Amino acid sequence: MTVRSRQKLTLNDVARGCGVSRATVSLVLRGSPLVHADTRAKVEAEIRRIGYIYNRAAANLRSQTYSSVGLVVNDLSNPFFAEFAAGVDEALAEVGYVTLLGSTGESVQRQQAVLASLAEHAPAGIILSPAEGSDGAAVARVVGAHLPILVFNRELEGEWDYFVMDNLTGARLATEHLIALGHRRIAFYGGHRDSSSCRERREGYRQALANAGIEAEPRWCIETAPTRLEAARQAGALFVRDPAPTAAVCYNDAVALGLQLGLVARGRHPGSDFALVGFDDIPEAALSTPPLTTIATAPRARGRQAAERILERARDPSIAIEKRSIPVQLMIRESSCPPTEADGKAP
Amino acid sequence: MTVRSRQKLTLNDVARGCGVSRATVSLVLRGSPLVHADTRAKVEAEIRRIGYIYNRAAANLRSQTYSSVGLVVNDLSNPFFAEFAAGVDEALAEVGYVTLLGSTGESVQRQQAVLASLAEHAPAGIILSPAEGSDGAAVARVVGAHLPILVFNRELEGEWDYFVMDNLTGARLATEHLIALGHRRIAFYGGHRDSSSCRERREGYRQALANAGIEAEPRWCIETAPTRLEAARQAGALFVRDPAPTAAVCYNDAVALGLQLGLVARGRHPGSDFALVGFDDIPEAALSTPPLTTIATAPRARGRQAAERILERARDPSIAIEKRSIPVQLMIRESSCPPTEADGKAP
DNA sequence: GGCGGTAATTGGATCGATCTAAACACGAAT
DNA sequence: ATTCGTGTTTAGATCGATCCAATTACCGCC
Repeated sequence: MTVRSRQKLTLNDVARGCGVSRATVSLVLRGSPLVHADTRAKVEAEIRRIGYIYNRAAANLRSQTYSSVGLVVNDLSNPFFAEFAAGVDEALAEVGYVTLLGSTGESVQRQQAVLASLAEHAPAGIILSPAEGSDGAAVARVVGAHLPILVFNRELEGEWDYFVMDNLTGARLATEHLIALGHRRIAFYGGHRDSSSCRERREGYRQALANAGIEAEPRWCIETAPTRLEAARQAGALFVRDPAPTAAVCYNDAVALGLQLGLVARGRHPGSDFALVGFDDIPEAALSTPPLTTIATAPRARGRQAAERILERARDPSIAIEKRSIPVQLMIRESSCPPTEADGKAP
Repeated sequence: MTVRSRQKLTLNDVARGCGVSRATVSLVLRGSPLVHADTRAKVEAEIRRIGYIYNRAAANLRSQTYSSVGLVVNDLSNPFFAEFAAGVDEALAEVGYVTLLGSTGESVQRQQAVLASLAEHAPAGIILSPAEGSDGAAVARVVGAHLPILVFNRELEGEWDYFVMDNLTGARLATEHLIALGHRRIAFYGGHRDSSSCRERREGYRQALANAGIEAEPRWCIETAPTRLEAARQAGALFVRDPAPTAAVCYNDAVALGLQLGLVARGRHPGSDFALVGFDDIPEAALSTPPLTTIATAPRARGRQAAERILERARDPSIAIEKRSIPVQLMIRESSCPPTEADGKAP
C-alpha cells in the first residue's frame, strides 16, 4: 500500500477528535452564534491541536458561494498594471477573497486560454484588461453567459462594466498645458494606431490643438510600440525635417521616458530645449531626469475600485451596467518647459 | 421563488441533453480513449450548444488533484517581483495551472493571513518570498504540515526548498569590478541591516575588499529603505567627511537608481566622477542615465524555475529538499567608471 | 408530572465532479 | 447455444464541506 503523502484532515477528523458532529464543527468554523461557548472552545482547541486546514473549495461547492476573483492583464512587468494588480489584490484580500492571476502577453489566443482556465475555477467575476484585438463575443463564449466581467482600460464589445481612464480629457489637458507654455509645434509620440486608448488620447490632443486654432501636422504623429526601448529608438523621427516640433505629448510614461533617453542620445535636453508630457504617472515618472510632467491616474486606487465593483456585481448581478470614466489629473513637473527663445520667435 | 441568477450548467445537464450518462460526459471531458468517436462528437456538440463550463473545483475535490499554486510576494510594484511573478504565471499557465496571488506589503501579520487564505484554497504548493522578520514555525503552522513551500529570495527557517540568488558572489563580483577599475574608497549603499539578502551582499563586498587588502570603512556602509526615494534622499551621507568614497556597491537597482538621482541633485555626475553598481538588473537599469552596471539575475526565468520546482514537489513530496543558489552575472554598463585623475592619485 | 419554549446539536441529503466495479453489446471461437 | 473477449457505457458511492429539518437538553411554570 502506498503512503498517502498528503493525508488531509477533514472536518470529520475534528468532529471525531472531540466527540461532536460534523455539523457542529461546521458551525464553529463559520462563527455561528448557535454553538455553546464551551463546545466552541473545545472544537477550536482540537482544530489547532491536529492542524486542521479548512477546505474552501468544498465549502464553495455546497454553498454556491465564491471566494476568488480573476484578474487578467497583459503583462505584470508593465508598472501600470503591476500597480493596478496590487490594488486589486489588496482590496480582495481585505474581504477574504483571493486573486487568480492570468496574463495574456497581448495575445488574443492566450487570452482565450487564460479566461477559460480562470472561468473553470468558478471565480466571483473577472477583471479583464483585454489584449489588443480582442473579440467581445469570443470572450463571452469562453467565460459563459453569467460570469460578471469588468473591462478595464481598453474597449471591448459587450454588456459589461467598463472602467476606462478619461483618455481624451487627459491628453487634452496635456496638450493645453504645452500650448499655454507657448508651444505651437507639438507632436503626438508613441503608441499603436489601432489601440483604443491611443486613439482616444490622440483625439484629445487633436481637440486641444483645434481649440487653439493650430493645425495638426500628420508627420508629427509617430507610431511606436508602447515600450521604453522602442520609443528611445524612434526619437529621430521627430527631427527628419524642419521645422521640427518643440514639444511632444506622449502616449504613456514608458514612451515618454524612452523618448527622453532618445533625445539625450541625440544631444537634446528634455526639459530645457524640448518639452514632453507623459501619461499614467508611474512611480518612475517623478524620479526621472528631468522629472516627467504627466497625467496621473492612480492605478492602485483604480485596482481597488475595480475589485469592489466586481464584488458588488457578484452579489447582485442585476445592477445596471456602468461605464465609468476615471478622472485624470495633470501633474506638472520639469519635463514640460516653455519653448526656447529661438523656437518661441519662429512658430 | 427567487430568480436563480447564475443558474449553472452541470455535467448532468450535458448528459441529459444528449442522452448519455454523467460518467460518459466526464470521460469525454477528460479526453478518455474509452468513448466512441460518435458519442464524443455528440457530447462535445452539446457542451458547446448549451455553453457548459467545467467546474474544476468539484473535480479536484473528488480526484484529490490540484490546479493552482500560491504566490506570495511583498509587493508587485517592485519590478523585480513583478517580473518574477510574470515568470511564475507563465510557466504555470503552460501546464494548465492557475496562480493564486497574495501580497504581504512586508508585514508578517498580513503574510500569515494571506498564507492561511491561500492554503484554504488547496493549492499544489506555495511560492513564498518571506516578509522581513518572518517566523518559519509560524508559517508551518498556518499552512499545515503537508503543503509544499518554496522559499524564494530570503531566508526562512524550516525544511523547505529554498531558491536564493547568489548574493555573496554577486556583490563580490560587483566590488571586484570597481577595484579592478582602480577604486579604493568603495561604499556599500542601501538596504536594511537585518534583511538576509542585504547581509549576504555586504559580506560579498567585505570579502572582495579583504582579498584586495583594502580595509572596509564602517561609515561608508549606509542603511536605507530599499526604495528609490529613500536612496535618493540619503545620498549626502556618502560625503559627510573627507575623503569621501569614489564608488558604491548598491544593495539593489532601485537603490542605485535613487542614488544616481541623489548624486545628480548634489551636482555630481554618476558614471564620470562617481562609479556605482546595482543588483537585480531590472528593466530600467539598462535605460537610466547613465546605464547602470549591475548584477543580472533574470527574475522571469527564476519565476519559471520556481514554478517548475513546486510542481515537481507536488507530484512527489518525497524528493529531497533543495537549496538552490541562483547564479548571477555582472552586466557592465556606463555607471561604473574609473576614478577621476584626482581620486586616482590620492587613495 | 406534564407542557411549552428556547438553546444546542445532529443525521442525512446535497453541491458537481470522479472513481470503481459491474453491465451491456456484439462478433468470434468453441 | 454457450462462452469469451473487446469495446463502450453506466449506476452508485465518494470527495469535504453546508443546508435543512428534526431531535435532544434543559429550564421555568402551572
